[in-house]
Amino acid sequence: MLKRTYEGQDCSIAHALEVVGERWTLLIIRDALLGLRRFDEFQRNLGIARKVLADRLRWLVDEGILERVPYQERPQRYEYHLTRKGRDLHVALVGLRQWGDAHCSEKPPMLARTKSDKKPVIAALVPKRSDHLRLEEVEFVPGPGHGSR
Amino acid sequence: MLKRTYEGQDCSIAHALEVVGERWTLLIIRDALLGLRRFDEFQRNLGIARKVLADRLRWLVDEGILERVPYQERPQRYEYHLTRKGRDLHVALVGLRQWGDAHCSEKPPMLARTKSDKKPVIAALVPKRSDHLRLEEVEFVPGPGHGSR
DNA sequence: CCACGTCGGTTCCTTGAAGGAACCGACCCT
DNA sequence: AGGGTCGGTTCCTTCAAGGAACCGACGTGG
Repeated sequence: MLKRTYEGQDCSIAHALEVVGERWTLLIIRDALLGLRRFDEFQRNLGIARKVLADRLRWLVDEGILERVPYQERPQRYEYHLTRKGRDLHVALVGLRQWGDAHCSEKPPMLARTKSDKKPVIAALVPKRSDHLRLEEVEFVPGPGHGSR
Repeated sequence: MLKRTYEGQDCSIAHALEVVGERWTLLIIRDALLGLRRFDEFQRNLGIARKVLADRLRWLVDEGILERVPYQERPQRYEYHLTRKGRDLHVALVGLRQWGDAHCSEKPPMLARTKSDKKPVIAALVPKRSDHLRLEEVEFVPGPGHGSR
């Protein structure tokens, strides 16, 4: 990408994509939502070039999506934790996931369900004040298509 | 991007991003959802290089997200219509939009509301069988932040 | 009949981001 | 002293995006 920006676009989708629209970025956030925290965990799980991963992590910290927190001294080591802003991306990611489930995979490699009664969960449009699930009420578990690729 | 694929990822998010994750692609689909159909409309509205637009449109037609339909003969001219598969991306796009509204813009440039009673609409996680709005029940109108950029 | 405009592209060159492999520095263990 | 771990950085190559010019089929006006 020559520029990461979409100039002249008066649109929150364009603004969002300027921040998280580059290659790898949403997959890093997906992994963070699933609990990954350390440089090597991301690198091994994604197979991403170390340079690109370092660039993306720095950018995401600058944007307030990840937080760089020390987990040991001598040698100083840091891990990356999602902020509220980062966790808020879960709706868009679940939306992408279910589109991929419906149109790109035969069987879903992963399922979203309620923690309490294990009922399937989807992302959908609803009236603003109607009740919906918070991220902490939902869990993600391997689905029927897991491992088929 | 050297490759458009994310090899070794057993994940529908990765598969979805292999199809619609490249620069410009989601903005083209956003425009299509708002009613744009012709090459020049997309090109002017996005300010995208014509070559890249031609590449993306061809790709999206190949993937069954857009349909190339003739709207005149002599000279043969085509426009691009969203398929069901393409329209299904609206949940992910609204999810991205509201994240951008919440974290990247001061005021939303665009609002989603119900066509019937003009109540605000959000994307959210809900139990699978609970009722939610279909795309045709929702409209998108300029919001308070419209034109501020 | 010739010039101009419209639409939907294609061609060509330049620039810069991604891939990949090697290297590095601080520390620990044996 | 040698090797391993972790979190990077450096360097080179390759390929996609940006941008501007060009093109072909057709309609329009003088």
